[in-house]
Amino acid sequence: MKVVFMGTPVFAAEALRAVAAEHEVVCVYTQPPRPAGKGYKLTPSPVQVTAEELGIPVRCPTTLRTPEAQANFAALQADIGVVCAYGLILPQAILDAPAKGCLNIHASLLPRWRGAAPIQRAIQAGDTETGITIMQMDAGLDTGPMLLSESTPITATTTAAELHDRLMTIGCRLITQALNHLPQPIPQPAEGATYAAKLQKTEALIDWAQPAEQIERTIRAFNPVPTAYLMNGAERIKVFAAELAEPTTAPAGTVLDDTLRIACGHGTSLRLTHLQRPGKKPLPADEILKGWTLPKGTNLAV
RNA sequence: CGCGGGGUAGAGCAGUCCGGUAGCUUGCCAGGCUCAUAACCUGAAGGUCGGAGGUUCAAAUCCUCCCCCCGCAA
Repeated sequence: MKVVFMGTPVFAAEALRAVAAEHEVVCVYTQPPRPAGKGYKLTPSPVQVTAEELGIPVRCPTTLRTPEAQANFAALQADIGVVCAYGLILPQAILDAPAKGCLNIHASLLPRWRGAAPIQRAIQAGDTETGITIMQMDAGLDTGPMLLSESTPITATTTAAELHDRLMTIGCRLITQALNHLPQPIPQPAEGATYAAKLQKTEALIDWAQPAEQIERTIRAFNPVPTAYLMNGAERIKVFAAELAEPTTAPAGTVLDDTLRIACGHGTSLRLTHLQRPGKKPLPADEILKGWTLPKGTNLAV
């Protein structure tokens, strides 16, 4: 089939690779190159890099609301659109342009976790499983009928990094299946819909008033991006992993000992096990403790 | 020229401002103690201080250029 692919991050780039392996991808839409990295250099999206590698034409419109943009899209005369973490709202005219509409690869078991950050929110909420859903896009936010889905477990140690990679693999497999067989879409259940709000930078600052269990989940959900962190004075310390520790009566945020054990809300505590100081590499606690520690008695919640 | 931090024994760090050939923790090796140990004691090995120039009687430390890593920001 003639496919138009729309996506931006690595997750989508792999999906593009999978689709292109079995179908004719006539054009790729992605976000324009943005300043990034040390030199603030314009950096093309992973999808753009992959598309160029595959020799597929790339378009980077900043909006799809204009008649010209929609006409350009329709002129491709694609059979179907595949959308995966694109980052632009698709107007009805775009959704309707391909003969078979547009399919979306979504990283959750719909209708749970519709929206921008399904992987992270599932971990943060303590879900024990999540998955990939392939759906037929409609006007709503991730509300379209579902063609295929597959679940995968979330354990007590699953990080967003790991889950992302696992879901990416599943996503590639399912989108290929969906394109090849075009299963009959079934409507999403009316019950159980939740929304995965976009990650805010401010959420990454650890709130010590929360119970240790909740903080630990957030740390896993935010690893590797945006990465949970704490402030030690002016020093911003990134936290990649932690484990639940013994109860305490100390106020939340108190550094309880010299081995990175910190008091959390409701009398709980957490021991940081993998962290990164500014300008340094991420290190396991036993390594970093050879030359540095958080001073006992410090209150990080201030 | 977006802003900033850093590269010193296998690992993690101090020392750099106020030049005088390097120190701490840990690891490693040998020995001791112990019922035993990731515990303790004793001893030993291990570093062209990121690279190249320059200043100096003398440079990890001051000056110039280069390489590499990282944070912010997107």
